[in-house]
Amino acid sequence: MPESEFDGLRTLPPLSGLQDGNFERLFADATLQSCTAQIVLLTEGAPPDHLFILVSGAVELFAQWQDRETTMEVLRSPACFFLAETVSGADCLMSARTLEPTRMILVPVEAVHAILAEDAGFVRAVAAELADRVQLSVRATKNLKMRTSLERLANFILSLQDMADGRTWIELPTEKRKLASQLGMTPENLSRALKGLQAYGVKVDGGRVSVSNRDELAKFAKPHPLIDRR
Amino acid sequence: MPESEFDGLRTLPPLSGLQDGNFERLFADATLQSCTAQIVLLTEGAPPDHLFILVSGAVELFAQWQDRETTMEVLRSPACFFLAETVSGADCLMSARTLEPTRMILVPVEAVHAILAEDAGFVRAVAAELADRVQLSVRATKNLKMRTSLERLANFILSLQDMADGRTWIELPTEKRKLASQLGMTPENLSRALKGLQAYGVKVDGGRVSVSNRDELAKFAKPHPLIDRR
DNA sequence: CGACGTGTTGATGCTCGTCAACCACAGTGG
DNA sequence: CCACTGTGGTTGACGAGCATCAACACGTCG
Repeated sequence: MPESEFDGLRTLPPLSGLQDGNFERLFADATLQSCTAQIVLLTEGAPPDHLFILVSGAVELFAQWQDRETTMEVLRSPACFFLAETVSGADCLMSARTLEPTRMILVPVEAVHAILAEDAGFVRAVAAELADRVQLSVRATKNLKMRTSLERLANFILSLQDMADGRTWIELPTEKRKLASQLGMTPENLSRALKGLQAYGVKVDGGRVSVSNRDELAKFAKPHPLIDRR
Repeated sequence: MPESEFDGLRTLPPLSGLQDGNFERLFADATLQSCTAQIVLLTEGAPPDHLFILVSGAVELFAQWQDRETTMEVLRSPACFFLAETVSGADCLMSARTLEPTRMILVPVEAVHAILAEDAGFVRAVAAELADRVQLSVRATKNLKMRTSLERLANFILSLQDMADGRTWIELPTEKRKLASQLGMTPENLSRALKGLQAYGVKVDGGRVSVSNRDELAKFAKPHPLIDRR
């Protein structure tokens, strides 16, 4: 496996804590996998056999119960996932599928455990990453329990705009039906909600949105640093 | 601080990883605090100055946004909380208040950091605990997004019954209004939902419930190992 | 006792999901 | 080139799920 291509991953949170040559050791046992879109990588209910590291592309984490399905998260490179399950060895609570052609590195859980047993810096970085994920989950729960779907959408668009430094038209990160599921609503409801936000200066054109007056939208959305990512 | 009284805490997940005399070192800087019910221990928005370890009693973690408030979790001793915030140093995303007369140990975050820097076993135990919390959060989110409030209540009662080994009448762990908020519904809706579950053999008497026929209730609730704690 | 907090019940309406129809668009194959 | 088909998005009609508001019952406590 060529080293150079993955040097960018050295700064990715849990890997950034790796000492000495452990980055190379971890990757020695890993395999690089390329996938087309719509490939299910793992189905919930089994313990993970790999830690996944997204090198390019995008992956959806989703869950099912009865005949219902919900998008839990959409990840874009660089990112790693199933870290908590890798650490605990517990069954995965979510399934994963690619949304685009995607390349990723699969590190066998045994290899991760071996390094965890020796490399205190790595353990610390893993703990920090997990602490971060706990707090992201708390934010998500607050978002779900204290806001209506219109409020969630409005805040989502605001956070999109924050990451779009200055551009007026912002591409939605996924298809609308995934976005709806992420936000905890149906596609039909998202469609209507986007219309509803026109009253606050939100314009929609296909898969792109624009905010004509941020303050006006924020006055409705009331974003909060303890719910929405800064 | 008398050692003997807290020996039971040696097996509490994050503390169980402490090596040698670090249990004593951690507690050397700690203070024991006793509170009556309804005391706010910490308000969301500030970084935590202590790691909290519940020795007796019960604590509610809750969050606020605008004029809305929601119960995120109810903890009973023994338990520790604000671990993720202690590790990351980030602002607390939740407030905490006592629900009963409660005793707890407050460990200054600096003391925790000092031990984290030296004791690899502790770091590993913290990472394991945080991994566990990540997965609990995922379960909670699945519960919220894929189930109706009636289904959440039914599954909650089933899990109560699982912990009640054999007793027919089970005490609800909190007042109904807290329970409602925990489950993401209003008190009024909980009241009606409890009536609705009578059709599946659930009886209610004040703060106690009983399940006359587990299978009948389970047939409606459809509990699932990847959502409800086993 | 009166005051207060919790729980319940009823009336009402909003939020949102469901179902169906329809449109736009891309890909396919005759 | 043009039907044919499938997919994602939108719209409308409808109803389930749920919150809100008000009233009241019941217990606890000053």
